[in-house]
Amino acid sequence: MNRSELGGVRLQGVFENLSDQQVDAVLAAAIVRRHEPGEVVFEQGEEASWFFILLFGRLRVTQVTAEGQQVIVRMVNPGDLFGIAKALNRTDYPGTATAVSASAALVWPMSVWSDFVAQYPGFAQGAMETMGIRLQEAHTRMRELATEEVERRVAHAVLRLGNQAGKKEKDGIRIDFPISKQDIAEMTGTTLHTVSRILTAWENGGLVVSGRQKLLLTDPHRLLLIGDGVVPGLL
Amino acid sequence: MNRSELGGVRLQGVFENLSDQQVDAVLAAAIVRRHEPGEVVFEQGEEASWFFILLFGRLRVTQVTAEGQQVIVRMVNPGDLFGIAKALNRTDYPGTATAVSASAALVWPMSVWSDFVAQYPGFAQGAMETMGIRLQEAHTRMRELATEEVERRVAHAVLRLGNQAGKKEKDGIRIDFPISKQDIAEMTGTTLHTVSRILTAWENGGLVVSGRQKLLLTDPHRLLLIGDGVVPGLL
DNA sequence: TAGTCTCTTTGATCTGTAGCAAACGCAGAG
DNA sequence: CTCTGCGTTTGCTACAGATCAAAGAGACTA
Repeated sequence: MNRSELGGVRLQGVFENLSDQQVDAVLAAAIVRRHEPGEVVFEQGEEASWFFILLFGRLRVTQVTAEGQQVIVRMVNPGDLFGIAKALNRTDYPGTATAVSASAALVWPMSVWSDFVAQYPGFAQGAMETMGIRLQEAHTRMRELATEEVERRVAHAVLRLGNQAGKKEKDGIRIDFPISKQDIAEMTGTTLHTVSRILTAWENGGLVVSGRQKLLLTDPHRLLLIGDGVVPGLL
Repeated sequence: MNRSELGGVRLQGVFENLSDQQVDAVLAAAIVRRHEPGEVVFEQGEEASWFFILLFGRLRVTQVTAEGQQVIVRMVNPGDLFGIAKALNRTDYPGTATAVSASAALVWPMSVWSDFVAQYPGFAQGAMETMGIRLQEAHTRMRELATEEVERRVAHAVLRLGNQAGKKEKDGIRIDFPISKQDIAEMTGTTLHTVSRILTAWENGGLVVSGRQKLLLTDPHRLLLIGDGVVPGLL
C-alpha cells in the first residue's frame, strides 16, 4: 500500500512528499474519531483545538449569519483536510462541521500544526494546495451567485455534488448521502420551495429523480447545458 | 528601516521571517514594473510567468463569465502579493488584473517561486497567510451574496473599500481611486442602475457623497448599521 | 467654446423568486 | 398497523430588483 493512502483513501497530497518513517510519525500523533449522522464535529466560534482528515463518510460545513440564516460553505469528502483554522491564522473555527453520514476522521491536536509545517515541507505544501482548491471553488461560487439565476446555480450545485459524492448506477449518478432540498437551497442562496419547484420540473423533463433526501442525476449532460446557460431551463 | 517594509509599504508578512541578507537576495531577483490607470498587468487565461507584490497604486482583479459578464474578484492594495497562480497549482492566471490608478509592483519570474518556498520558510508562510485572508474574504462575500439583499451588500462593499483604500478627510472617508457605479455593481452582483439609485438615496440621507467615479463615506457608522441589517435601509 | 464621450440619473415596466399558507406523504416509533 | 413528524409539494400573492429607454451632466478634445 502506498503510504500516501490509508484504507484506500487518497489523503489530498498532505503526505505526498513524506518518507515512510515520517508518515508513521505523523500517524502516531493522530487519533481516530467516529461520528454518526447529525453529530457535530466542531462548532463555529469554538476554540480550534484540533484539525482533521476525513477517512470516510461525509460532512457539511456551514456558517450562520448574524440573523440566523444558514449557508453551506462546502461538503467535506474522504481524504479532505479540514478544521485547519491555523492555516487561516485563526484560533476559532469559522464554521460548523456536521456529519451527514457515518464518518471517521484522523484527528491531531492543533498544537502539532506548526511542528508539522516546520518538519514536513510536503505538509505545508499539501495544506497550501488544499487552500488553493478551496479558494478557486469559493470564487466559482461567488461568480455563480453574482451572475447566474437560481436554476443554473442549482444545476451547478447538483453537478458538483455528483462529482464529489456521486455513485454511478445504471440509471444515473446517485448522490451518496442524504441531501434535502433545504440543503441544496443553502448551497445556492435560495429557498427550499424554489429548489423543490426546480427539481420537480427537472424530474418531469427526465433530468433527475428526486425523493425524500434522495437525488439521482439521470441526465448530467443536459444539466450541464442548463448550468452553462446553453439551454433555457425548464422552470 | 525595517526590511519587511519597502518605501514604507508593509509587504504582507512575506518577508517577515527573513534575514537581511535573504531579503536582499529576494529583492535582487525582482524587477519593478509600473502601470498607468487602465493598463492590464496580466490577463485571465494567460500563462502565469510572473508573480507580484504591489508597491503603490491600486489594481482591480476581475473574472469574466462564459457569457461575458464581468465580476470583480477583489482589489489589490499596496503590500499585497498577487498573481500567485503557482500557489493555486495553476499554470495560467485565473483572472485579469488592471491598474485603476498609477501603480508599481515588484515582479518575479514564476520560476523562482519554488525556490523561494523551499529556501525561505517565511515566504511559504506568508503566501499561506495571504491565501487564508482571501479565502475568508471569499466566504464572507459568498455569504453576503447568498443571504443579503442588494442594499446591504452595497453597504458592505463600500465599507470594505473604505477600510482598504479609504483616505480620512474632514467630512468623511474618501475612496482613494476612481470607482464607478459599474464597478460597485460588479462587486456586489447587481446592476449599475440599482447602485445609482441606492447611492442617491444614501446621498439624500447624508450617508455618502457620490460623484462621477468618486465616493465619500460621510456616515460609515450608519452604513454599517444598514449593512448589518440593524436598520432598514433607505431605498 | 462647442462637441463628443462616457458615466450617471431617473422613469416606466416586467418578472423571477421570495414569502405565506396549507396540504401531502414517506419513514420511523410505538 | 396506526400515529406522528419532518421533508416535500404546490398554489397564490407580493415585491425587489432587472430590464428597457432616454435624458442629463461632468470631463476631456479640438
